[in-house]
Amino acid sequence: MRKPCCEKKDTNKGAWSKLEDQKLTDYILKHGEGCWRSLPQAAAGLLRCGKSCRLRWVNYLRPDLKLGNFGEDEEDLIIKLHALLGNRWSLIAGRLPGRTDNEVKNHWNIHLKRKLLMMGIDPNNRRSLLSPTLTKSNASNDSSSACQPFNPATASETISSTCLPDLNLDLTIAPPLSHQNLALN
DNA sequence: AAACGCCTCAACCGCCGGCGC
DNA sequence: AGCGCCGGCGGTTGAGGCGTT
Repeated sequence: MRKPCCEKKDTNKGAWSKLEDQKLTDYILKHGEGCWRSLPQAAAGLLRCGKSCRLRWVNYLRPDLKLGNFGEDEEDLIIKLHALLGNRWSLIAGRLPGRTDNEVKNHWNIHLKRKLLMMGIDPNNRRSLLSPTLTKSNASNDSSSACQPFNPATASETISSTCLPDLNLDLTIAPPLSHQNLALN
C-alpha cells in the first residue's frame, strides 16, 4: 500500500493565501527549486503538501509565466500540437513559452474543444464531423483503426493523412523551448 | 435585488516512471 | 532484481465569478 504523499491532517487545502504565496516565492527565489517534499517545512513552516507547493509554483508563481489570455497564434499552435502529440499537455506547454500544462489543458477543455466542434471537427481525433466520405471510409474499419495512439515514428504522417482536415501542419520534433533556452545560456 | 444556472480555472487526486538503495 | 521514495503528469472537481431571468 502506497503511503500518501504527505500527512493530510497537518496540511492546508484549497486556495492559497497571499502570505503562503509570499513564503513559497521567497524560499524558492532564495534556495531554488529542490526537494518538494521537505520544502513546506523548510519554507518557514508552510502547512502544505510538497506536491501542492510545486503545483502552485509551477502554475502560478513562477516569474517567467505569461499571464493573460491565449493569443490566436498560441491557440493555433496548441491545436496543431494536440493533433500531433495528443493529451501530452506538458510537452505542448513546453513549446509555448510562459504557459503551463495546467493552463493549456484548461484552455483546451474549455475553449479549443468547443472551437473545433463549432468548426465541425472532432476534437478527439481531428476528423471532420461533417464529411460523409471520411465517416464512411472509417466505418469500414473497426474503431481502433481510426486514430491510433501517439507513435512518434508515425504520428505526423498518420495524423495528417487520415485524421485531419487541412490544418496546415508543418511541425517538426525539436527539444522544448525551455531546453533550447538552457542550451543557449 | 435576488435567485439561479453556467462557466472558468486553481487545486487536488491517483497513477506512473525514474532513480537510488 | 526488488522495493520504496519522489517528482511529474493527466484527469477531475469544486468554489467563485459572471450572466441571465
